[in-house]
Amino acid sequence: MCFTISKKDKNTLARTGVLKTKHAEIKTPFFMPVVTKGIAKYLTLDQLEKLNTKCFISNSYLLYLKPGEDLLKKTKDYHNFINWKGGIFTDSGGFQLKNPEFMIKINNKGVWFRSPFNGDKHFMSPERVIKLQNNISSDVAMILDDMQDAHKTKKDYEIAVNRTIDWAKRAIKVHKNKDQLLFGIVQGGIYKDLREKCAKEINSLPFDGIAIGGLALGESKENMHKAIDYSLEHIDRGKIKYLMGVGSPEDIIQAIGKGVDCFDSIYPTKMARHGILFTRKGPINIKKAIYKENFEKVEKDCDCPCCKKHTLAYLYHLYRLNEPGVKILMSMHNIRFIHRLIEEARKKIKEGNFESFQIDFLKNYKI
RNA sequence: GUCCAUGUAGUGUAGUGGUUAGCAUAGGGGACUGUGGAUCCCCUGGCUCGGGUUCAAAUCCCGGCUUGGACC
Repeated sequence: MCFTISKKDKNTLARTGVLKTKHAEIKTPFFMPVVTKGIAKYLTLDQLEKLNTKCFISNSYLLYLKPGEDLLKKTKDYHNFINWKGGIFTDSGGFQLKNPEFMIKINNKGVWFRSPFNGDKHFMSPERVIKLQNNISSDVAMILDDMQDAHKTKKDYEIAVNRTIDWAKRAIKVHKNKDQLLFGIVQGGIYKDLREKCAKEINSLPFDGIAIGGLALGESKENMHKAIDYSLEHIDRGKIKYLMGVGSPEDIIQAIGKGVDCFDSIYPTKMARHGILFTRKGPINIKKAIYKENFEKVEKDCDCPCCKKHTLAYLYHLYRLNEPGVKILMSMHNIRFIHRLIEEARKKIKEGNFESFQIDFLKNYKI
């Protein structure tokens, strides 16, 4: 049993527990920064560790292209290569392979795509992706899924659901690595019946955890949360649940209340690079002139390196000069903000008052 | 003092008689959610001044002023 729930909230479906993997024991709920190519954008692995990151997600298909499987075999595994002691999830590439710029063809066999590095043609099947992730030796492997963007026809989502279910079964068959957990993924766009069908099928397979995918891609927040509900309804409560790609503070807090245990997203770091800092009162834009002579911290009680040392005026100054280093400071704050928020949520779940914490947070967090 | 040159958003510039006066940057606002981004979108803001020529002037002419240069 890789996942144990230690405490359930009385008034919501929130819970806290532990995910045990080969390299880590991770308290849930938790957030994973995205470490696509072996390093985060503007953050080193050492910096992530100091921000209390216990686990991150990497991208298996980009690692397959560079540095390549042969090199990863030579270094024993990916953990060794990058020298990371914590947990690593690897995304299958389902998300990236859909990028129209690289995608050549998709059918039931798999996906043909072009390398973004040099245009070479490559093929990925559900089986091949599992073997690839085995070679990477990540703690948690994700199945190859068929993901559709928002605003496609229902027929497109239906095809994607059927294909994802088929690929899930094929992935299970070839996954033999006992040291690596395997998560299935629920698709279905914003449609209740498709989410239900996909969730039931994926839930019936012997996966170590269930992910909800295909969201936060342009649909409304309301539809996104409905789709999460439609999916969660048909997944066993005892299983660990991972909401893929969702990373805004308000979405995370709401999803924790629904019983989601795990998140990943580029949102905090991308926001930081684009000048947005998270605070408990809502996001602020450091480019605004009102910060020019504001000598307060981003957040008084934040323990991140940025808030411990620097003022808004300093960040404003650096951002206006387009100094790359400011993106490091701001990324550190946003990642730490999300971690602290979830750390507090875990504490509140343990104390039995997550619901009021959630209500207060959403009330104060002005979007 | 004389002669020559110069003057277009805050800044740097394009524009040889008919342009909604273009671009960049600065300024204001917005977007971003399993990362090719150091990204994208929107808004504000301008012809040095006064005459004249012309149906029509940022554009041509005269004068003032600005700034730069040359010569006394």
